[in-house]
Amino acid sequence: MNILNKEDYIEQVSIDCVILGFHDRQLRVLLPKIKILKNIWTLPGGFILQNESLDDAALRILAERTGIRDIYLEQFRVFGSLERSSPGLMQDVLDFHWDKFLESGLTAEDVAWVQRRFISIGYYALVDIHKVVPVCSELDESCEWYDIKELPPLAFDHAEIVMKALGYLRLMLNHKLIGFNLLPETFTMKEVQDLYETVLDKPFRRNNFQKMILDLDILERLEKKFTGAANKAPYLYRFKNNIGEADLHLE
Amino acid sequence: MNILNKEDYIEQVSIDCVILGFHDRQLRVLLPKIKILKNIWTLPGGFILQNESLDDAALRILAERTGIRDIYLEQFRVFGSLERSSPGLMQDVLDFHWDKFLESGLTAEDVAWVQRRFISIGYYALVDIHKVVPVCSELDESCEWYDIKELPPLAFDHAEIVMKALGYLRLMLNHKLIGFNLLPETFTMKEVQDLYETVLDKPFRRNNFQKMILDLDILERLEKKFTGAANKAPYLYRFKNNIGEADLHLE
DNA sequence: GCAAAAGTGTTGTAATTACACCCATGG
DNA sequence: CCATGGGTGTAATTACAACACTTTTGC
Repeated sequence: MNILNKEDYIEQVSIDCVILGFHDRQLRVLLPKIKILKNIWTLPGGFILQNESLDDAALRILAERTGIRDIYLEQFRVFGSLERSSPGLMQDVLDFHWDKFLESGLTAEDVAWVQRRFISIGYYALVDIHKVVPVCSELDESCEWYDIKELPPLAFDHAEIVMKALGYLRLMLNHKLIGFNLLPETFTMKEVQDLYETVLDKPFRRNNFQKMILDLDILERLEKKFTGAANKAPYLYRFKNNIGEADLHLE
Repeated sequence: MNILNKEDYIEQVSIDCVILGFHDRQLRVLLPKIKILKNIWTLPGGFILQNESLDDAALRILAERTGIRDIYLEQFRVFGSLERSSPGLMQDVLDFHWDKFLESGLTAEDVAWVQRRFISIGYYALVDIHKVVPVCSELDESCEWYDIKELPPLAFDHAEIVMKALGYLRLMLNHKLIGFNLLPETFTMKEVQDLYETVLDKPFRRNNFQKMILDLDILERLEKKFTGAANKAPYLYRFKNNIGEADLHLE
């Protein structure tokens, strides 16, 4: 448990990741429940190594919890108010793991730095929820997906961070075509529409939506998908991978 | 010169401000030239006090250089790559001010922390350029406005930060009505159009632009402005101050 | 009265919305 | 052959872009 060696990290700065997936017309957030006596969940987070860029740190933190490395992620805001830290909660966490610190020869002073005021860089990640196998870290009791509309009790200002991430996703959905990162390799038009309706929280007309998306010229139509349902089989689509960034408004 | 007391600040984190003004169909950036032997300009920046929120820190830094406190400002991105720091340049700055450190009883070790890797939070501020009287700090040789299209040589990654700020302003101009922060209390429709054309770098038709802006229902028309020119006097407008945030898309 | 710049109205075109119909599929 | 959901075409509406004309101002 030498992961808490103060000198390795940039002090008083953390990264918190809002990992978003989509399933069953729900936007879901991957949230570990930390091992303390209270029922408290947190955003997957971590610190920045001295010889590591911000994006690399975020990627490392994400890979730890999701097992995948090719992830779409982006910083969206820094959280740095004075009220956001909660030394009491951090003390509870330290208390819970105290025996491990003793084993590693760490003293209370060695780990006290985690109780200081922290500035947190918010990253959001969009993943194919089916590709992810949530992984518990040593500090986690569980690590599961939660509907963004029914979040469990979150520590610090993490509920606010989730909501800001959602706001950012909403804002960007029509600028960059980031939404497709939430879908699997192949998908039906209905899945795309469900995604857009869920994120933007407004309905679209089926035919108009299809025209809108297809006119972007970013999807290629594949074979039909026979689900066994008693209705016409929908086409499958795949995101074109040979599209220039200009077309995608990826700045 | 005890402004460099390491314990007062969050280490390895800085704030850099892109202060934007508008005049004469030019977007201008307020840039201090630092007192070293080379001709190098920087963004107005500073550190975050332990008992100060990010926004408060940015406001303090801005007030120091502009003399005004009611400023529109917002963080837009964090810059944290490994290559962005430049210990050599920081050493030049320290060398130039060495006598002051000696006077204050500071040693080389006391101030060495400014040469470490820094993460910088980018803020951009939109100001009425006529209200601002640029102020030199103790470290500045000069502090003036520069056309964003003809920037002087900037230190570190500050040129990139300016360009990212411009990109953010472009993106947001149609979402939030932030552009009016760049205009004086009262203004003509032509000034608004000049601003939009300069920022977005594309022309608008006079009548269509006027309709677009007035349809937003955010401006109130005042008396005419007689400039002495041999043409019809344009109306002056003022930004309505009783508008709900929802109307302004201010989230 | 004239040039310059501002105000306003009116048309044409493109984009969006709304409605309608037909087709495939499995029971 | 029927219910269900998917594909597609077309009309109605609205928004936007383009053009034209009128008004005010100082010389």
